[in-house]
Amino acid sequence: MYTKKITEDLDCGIILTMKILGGKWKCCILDAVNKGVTRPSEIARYIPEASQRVIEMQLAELLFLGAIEKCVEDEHAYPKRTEYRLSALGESLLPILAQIDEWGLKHGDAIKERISELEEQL
Amino acid sequence: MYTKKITEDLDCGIILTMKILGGKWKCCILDAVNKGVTRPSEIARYIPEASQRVIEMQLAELLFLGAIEKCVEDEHAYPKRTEYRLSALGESLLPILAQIDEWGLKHGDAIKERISELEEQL
DNA sequence: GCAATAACCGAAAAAAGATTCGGTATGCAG
DNA sequence: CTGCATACCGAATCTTTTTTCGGTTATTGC
Repeated sequence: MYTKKITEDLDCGIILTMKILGGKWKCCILDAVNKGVTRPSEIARYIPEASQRVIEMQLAELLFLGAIEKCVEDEHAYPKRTEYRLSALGESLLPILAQIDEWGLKHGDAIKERISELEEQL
Repeated sequence: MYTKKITEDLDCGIILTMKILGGKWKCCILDAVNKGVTRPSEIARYIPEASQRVIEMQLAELLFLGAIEKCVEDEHAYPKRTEYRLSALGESLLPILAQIDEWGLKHGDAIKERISELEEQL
């Protein structure tokens, strides 16, 4: 985890929420955990575009911020089994997540079009 | 505007939505425009923590992605008057924005607490 | 013992994103 | 003409975030 050099206005609700949802993969990780993909290695396979390291780091951040909880099922099991599950705070984010996903699926084509326009100019 | 070197999965709704909402100040800018703070210089004063340059750049991105529209009221007015307003696409983001803001205001204290814990360790 | 899997972590490097600074151009008020 | 306000833009710089890589520890199956 790191600390920002530049201070931000923490009285704005949007900025605060973005502390939790802002990371590149945090939304996806929360989504995965919600869908039952709860173990770090599973999440990494579920989101292959993200490096394993960033998943570890963002899990740590989500844990630190209280959005997820860590539950080591069997301390002495075969491959060490760590599971993360949503905390109450994390669950309260689900409606936002659902809305974000829904919006993206509904309006994504327009966005994709614009992005591909950009890439043509290379 | 820039182009990512690394390709991303554009079939995930969350990632697509984050293309629009992901920037550090994009949510705040959309919020400002929605609240009637429509001119670049006004927005810059409204969000003094952000540099003027990044506001210009993110306005350009929001414009490019179709979330806002540019309307130069008087081409030959005293200080050049440019106004941005939400497009239909931008307006469709408002419920998400409202929810994000609401969540932050409601649960922000817990987050702020954690963040200040971090800062104490300096 | 040795390979495999899982969970992590540290640190360097790369990439992305934001800031600073200086510049252009316009129009007006004095 | 000068000073000021607006809207922009380019480029260097700096910060933040992500990736890459190489570790550690622990347990199981062979």
